[in-house]
Amino acid sequence: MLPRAKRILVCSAWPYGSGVPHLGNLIGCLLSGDAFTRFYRLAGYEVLHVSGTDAHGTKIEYEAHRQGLTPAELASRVHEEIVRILREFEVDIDNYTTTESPIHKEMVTALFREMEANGYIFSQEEERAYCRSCGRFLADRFIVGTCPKCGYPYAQGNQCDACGALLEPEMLISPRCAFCGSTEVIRKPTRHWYLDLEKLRPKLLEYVRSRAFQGNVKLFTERMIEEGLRPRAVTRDLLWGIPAPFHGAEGKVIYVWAEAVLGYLSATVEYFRRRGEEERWKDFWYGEDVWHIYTQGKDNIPFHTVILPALLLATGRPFHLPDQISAVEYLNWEGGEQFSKTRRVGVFADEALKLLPPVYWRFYLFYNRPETKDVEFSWIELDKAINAVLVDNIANFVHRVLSFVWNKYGGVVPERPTAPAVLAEIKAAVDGVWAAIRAGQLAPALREVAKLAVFANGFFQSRAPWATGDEEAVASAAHLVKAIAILLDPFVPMFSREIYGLLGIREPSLAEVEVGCGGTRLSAQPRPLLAHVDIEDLKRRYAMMKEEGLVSLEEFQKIDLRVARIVHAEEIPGADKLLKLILDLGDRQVQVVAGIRKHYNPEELRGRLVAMVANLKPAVIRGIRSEGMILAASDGTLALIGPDREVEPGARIR
RNA sequence: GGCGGAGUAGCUCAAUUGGCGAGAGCGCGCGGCCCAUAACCGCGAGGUUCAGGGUUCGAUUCCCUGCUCCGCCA
Repeated sequence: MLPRAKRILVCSAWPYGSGVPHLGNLIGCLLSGDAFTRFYRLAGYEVLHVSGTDAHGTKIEYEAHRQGLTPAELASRVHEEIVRILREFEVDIDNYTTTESPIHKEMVTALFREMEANGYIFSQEEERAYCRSCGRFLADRFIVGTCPKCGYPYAQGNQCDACGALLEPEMLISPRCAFCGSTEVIRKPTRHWYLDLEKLRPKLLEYVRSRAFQGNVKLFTERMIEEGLRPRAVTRDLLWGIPAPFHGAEGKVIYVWAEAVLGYLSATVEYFRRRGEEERWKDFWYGEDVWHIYTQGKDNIPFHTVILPALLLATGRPFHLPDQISAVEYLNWEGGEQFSKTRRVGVFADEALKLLPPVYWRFYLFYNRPETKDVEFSWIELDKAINAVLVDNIANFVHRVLSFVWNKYGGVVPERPTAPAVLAEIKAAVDGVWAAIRAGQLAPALREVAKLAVFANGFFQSRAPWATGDEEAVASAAHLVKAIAILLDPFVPMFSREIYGLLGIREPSLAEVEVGCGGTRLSAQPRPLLAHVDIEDLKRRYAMMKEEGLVSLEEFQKIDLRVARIVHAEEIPGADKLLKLILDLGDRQVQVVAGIRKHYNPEELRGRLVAMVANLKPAVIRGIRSEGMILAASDGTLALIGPDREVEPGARIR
C-alpha cells in the first residue's frame, strides 16, 4: 500500500456543473484531494492534482432550461463559481478544467475510436421514448408520467419520487414530455452504442484483484462485478455533450459518465500541453512509477473501480489504472437529511464562505470527514472541533510557547536539543499520520496531530518552565510547535503558513518535522493566531441567510389576491405585447395593462375569470393607467391562472 | 420485495485475525497551575457495547431472530 512510485496523481472527483457543491461534496472530493496533494508534496513526491467541472448530462440540460439559460451558459457560470470557491478554500490543484475543454473532447473522441477499433464497442437498435412535438428523445428526467407501480402521476423517467421505484422512461403510463408538456410521446427506434463490459471481465477481474480495495470500495466493486457487468450504453440521444464519434451515430453524444471519468486523463494532458511539455503526461499515466489516488463520495465508487478501468483497458493502451480509492460516506445535515439547495437544507460552499473563514471549515471538515459511515453535521461538533480542538488546544499551544519565547528569551528559542520523550512523541505522530494517509483516511491523520497538541500542552504544563527556567522544555515545546505546524499543513495550510513565518521556515517538509529549532529567532511578536467562533451567533447568521429570499406569512398576507372577471379587453395601438383589460372585482371595476397579447386574443378573454393582485401600486404603462396585475404561468407558453369552478368576481384568494 | 451496511458513555466516534478490568475527545464534578486566546494540567463519576437466543474456555467482534436507521438494486 505504501506508494513506492516517485510520482503521485491525485484525482478529485468532478463537481457536477448544475450547481454549487455543498460541504459534503467539498470534503469528499476537492478538499481531500488537496490534503493528499499537500501531504505527499511534503513527503517529497512529485504530485499532480487534477479535477474539473462535469459540464454535461441531462441534469444540466434540464436545469438550464428551467433557468432560461443554455446548458453551456449554466455550466460555465457554475464552473466560474467553483473556481472562485476553490481559490478561497486554498485548494492546491494543478489543473481544474471542465469537460467542455477542447482537449477533453479531442481525447474522448480519440479514445472511443480506439475502443471501437479494438472490438469493445458494439451497437444495437432499440425503441426509445420520443417527443414528436419537440422532436427529441426523452431520457431520464426529460419525461414524466404515471408510475406503473404506485400510480403517482408525476413520476420521472428514471425514478418515481413517490414510491422510490427506479424506472425506465418507456415504463411510464401516459408519458409526457418534460419540456413542452406534450403527450405526443411515442416509441421510436434508435441505435445505441455499448461498451462490452462482459468481454472485459477477465481483465477487470485481474485488475480488481491486484488492488486490495478495502471496506466500502471493496464491497461496491465486488457487487458491481458480480451482478452488473452487463453491456453499458455509452451513447445518448441528446444534443448537449460530446458528439459520439461512431459511424452512424451522428446527432448522439457520449453518455456523461463514460466521458467525464476520462477527464482525469485529459486534464493531465491539458496541464502539460499548456506548459509546452507535450509528452510529460505519460509519466503520470503509463507504467508503474506512478501511484493514482481518487477522492470521491461513495456513490461514485463503481464508476472509478469498474467503468473507468474498463474504458482505459478497452483502448488497449498501457494505461496505469486506479490504485487507491479514498471514498467518503455522506455528510448529512442535522437530523440525517441530505443537503438540498431547493429545500434550503445544509450549507453550500458559497454560503460557507459567507459564514466563516475557510480555515475553520477546513479543520471541521477534515476532523469529521465521514470515513466509515455517514456523519451528521452538528453545531455542537463544529463548536468542539473549532473552539476546543483547533483554537484552545492547538492555536493556544502555539501562542503560549511562542509568546513565552518572546517574553522570557528575547524571541530566541533556547539552543538545546529536544527532550527524547518529545522526539519520540513527534515520531509517533508522524507514523500515525502516515498510517492513516496510506489507508486513504484523513480524519484519523488530523486527529493524530490534535493528539500531539494534547501531549504538547501536558508536557509544557508538567515541566513548568515559567517556574523552573527549564530551557530544554522550552526548546522542546518550540519543536512541538514546528512539528504541529508542518503536520497540519495538508489540512489548514493558511494556519501553518503563519507559523512558518514566525519560525522562519522556508521549505517545510516531512523530514523537517523531526528537526528541532533551537536558536531560531522569531520574526515578529507572536499574536493569537485564531479567534474563537461564537457558535450561537453563527447559528443566527445561518438562519438569517437561509431566510433571505423567503417571504413571511405577514408579508404574503399584505398581497390582496382576488378573482376578477374580464369584462373588456382591447389591443393598445403601438404595443405589440400589451392588452388593456377592464376587470370586474364585484364591488368595483379596475383597468389593467397586461403583457399577454402574443398569447391571447381580446375576444377569447372576455367573460373569463382570472386571478389578480388587487392592491398593486398603480403604474402608468404606455400612457395607460394600470391598477393591478393578473396572474399567469409561463414556461415559454403562457397560461392565465383562474378558478377551476365558477365563483363570484371579487372572491378572495388565500 | 431482494441484497448490503450500521446500532458502543449525555454528544461525536475508537476498539488489529473473537482475548488482559470496552478506550479517546468534548461535556459534567473536584482539585491544581498562572507561561498562554476564561486558555492549560491532574483526578473522578458515567456504558446490561439496540433486544433476545446460540457457538466458544472467552463475543462489541461469529451465527440466528426481532426492532430502528441508512444505502444499493428490482
